[in-house]
Amino acid sequence: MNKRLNIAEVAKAAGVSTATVSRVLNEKPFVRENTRRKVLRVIDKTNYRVNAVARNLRRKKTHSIGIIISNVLSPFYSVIAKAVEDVALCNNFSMVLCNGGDKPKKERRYLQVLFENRVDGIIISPTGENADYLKLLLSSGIAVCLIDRKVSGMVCDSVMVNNREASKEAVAHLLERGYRRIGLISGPKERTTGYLRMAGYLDAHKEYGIPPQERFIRYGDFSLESGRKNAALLLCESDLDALYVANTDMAMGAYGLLKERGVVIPDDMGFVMFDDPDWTRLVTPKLTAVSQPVYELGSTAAKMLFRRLQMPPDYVKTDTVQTVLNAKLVRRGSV
Amino acid sequence: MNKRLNIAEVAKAAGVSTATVSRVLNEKPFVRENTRRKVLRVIDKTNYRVNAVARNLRRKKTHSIGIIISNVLSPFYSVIAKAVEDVALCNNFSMVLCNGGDKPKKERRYLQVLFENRVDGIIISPTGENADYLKLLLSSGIAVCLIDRKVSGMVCDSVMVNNREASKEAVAHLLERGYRRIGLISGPKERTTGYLRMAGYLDAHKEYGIPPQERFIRYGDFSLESGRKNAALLLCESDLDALYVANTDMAMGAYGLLKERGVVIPDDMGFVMFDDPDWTRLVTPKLTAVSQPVYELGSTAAKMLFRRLQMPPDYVKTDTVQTVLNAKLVRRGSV
DNA sequence: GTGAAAGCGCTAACAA
DNA sequence: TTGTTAGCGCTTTCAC
Repeated sequence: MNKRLNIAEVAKAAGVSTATVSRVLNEKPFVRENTRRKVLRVIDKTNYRVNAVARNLRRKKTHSIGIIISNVLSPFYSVIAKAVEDVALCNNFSMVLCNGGDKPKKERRYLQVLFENRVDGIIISPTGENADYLKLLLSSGIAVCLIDRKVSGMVCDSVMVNNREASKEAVAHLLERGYRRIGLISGPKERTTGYLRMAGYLDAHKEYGIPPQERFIRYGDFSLESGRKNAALLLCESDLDALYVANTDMAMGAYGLLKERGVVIPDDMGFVMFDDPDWTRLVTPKLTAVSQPVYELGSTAAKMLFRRLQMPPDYVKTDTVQTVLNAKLVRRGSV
Repeated sequence: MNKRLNIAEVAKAAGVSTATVSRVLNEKPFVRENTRRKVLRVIDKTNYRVNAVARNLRRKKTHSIGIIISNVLSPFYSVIAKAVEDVALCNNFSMVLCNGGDKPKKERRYLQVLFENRVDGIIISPTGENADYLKLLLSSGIAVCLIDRKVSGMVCDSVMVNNREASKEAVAHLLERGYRRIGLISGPKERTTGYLRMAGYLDAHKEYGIPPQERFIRYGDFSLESGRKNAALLLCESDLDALYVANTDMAMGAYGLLKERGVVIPDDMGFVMFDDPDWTRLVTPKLTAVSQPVYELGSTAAKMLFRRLQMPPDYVKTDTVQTVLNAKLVRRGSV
């Protein structure tokens, strides 16, 4: 293994001081063009690259952010991860990706890791159960931006979607088309997305004067498996005439099950899902779905984070900002 | 913003030296149980967390790895990212995710970033065009493991799939079922996966004594858009009777186009794709596809990397190891 | 068992 | 315009 170069050796080779090399490296002014070239030549010849670890220690900034999402495997979160990374790249930041799996313990562990590594900021789609730790990070100077979900008792920047209204619109559409016994596969009530989308389901029923029935509502955990399982359970209610699923992953699970069971959409059953990944347009008929601006969700969160990171440290923090993006129903052939 | 604690303040509060705190932090022996508890109490009370940046500088190890893939949005690469992260977590490493977008320049930039940040190792699905830089990293002590694709002229650890054989099997299946004018949407010839899967297509034709025709072969760049575009082009050959697409993303693009054009599978046209993401089982009919052990591809690469990282630094490097995993054809209803 | 102190590689006063 | 030098926060000899 080659000995790794450091700034001192570059300085010696170029016949200047480390300070000068550092100035060249950081494109600081007050370096004579001549010396600059001399230094650059050595750097080029030796393939020297600054040690960012040392630099970060000295500067007390790491130029990196962490992102904690439930699962990159989900088309929803992978788009968010991509959006965040795109913005990070523009700002010359690197991104540490963490799959929290919607597990509070795993989430907490990752928060610790990110803290220890002194990331400058964190974007998180939170489980909601680590408010204390998140507050600790915030108070020790790490910027935090919540995405997709809130944490009760936390005030900080956030980007959400109009879950309740969009969900109501979806269910109202079903009701309008004459469906009356609409199964709901909801997320956990404790997550804001779980609660609000269910509330929207209820809102629509109220508007149409149809009393919702307990037996048509099931709670999953947003995972593909729970979508399958709860779809199977709902199918036991033989008078069910439509299915509304509250997120991408559960919808994929539920749809797969329906297909296996030979349920024909929309003849046997209407189908609507919250979120609209690519595959909804590949199947027949194409699926009616609530389309969220997923990429914007991610890029907006990232931009908000960077805006905050750019505020001078001694600047009196402005109020937190809560952004709400609009999701809307896309009517296709499954209703 | 709270002042951020450091080890000295913890030491003072506990009435010991920084060395002792460090020993406790790192669970080193030779600390009296009593002092240990005293220190832990302070740590707990103050929420102190080591500064990993300083630790990394001192230890000359960052406990982090980088992964460069084409695009997390692809079901293929997101599974790999997840697999790598799972293994990294087990080893208490963090993972920096980079979407190289199959662009040599972007890839190079990320390689530089990872180098500057002194990641301990890199897993990369390479474009093939930065052999020089990859060698530089290798020679400066960063472990590298290639995944899915090779780089000509580089010897290092790698995990591949039996592209040529699996591809041949897929096309042979088509031929066996009587298809004779099989369109191929290939990847770029310069990527190993592009070249080898095309070679498999040719092999199968040779085995069946059918001369392959130029007009049925098109080269995409592995992206969804290029799949669409080339499918449209191939559809101009009106006697085409089957389509074989060489990766996930192009297949999704091509399939979408076929659907839009009202092409009925398999009545109008047979369809086979290399790689087998979830959605192949959601559409009707289910798609015949070459199933790769994608998760294993990622976890194997990660394990190989960690094995290498655990080798003592003065240890004479063992030979590089090339792992080949088996992909196999899954026959479903699209042929 | 514990502490003092050197030093990882860099940046940023401050001096010249 | 350039150099000297003091740390950033930690780990790790080496002494005691």
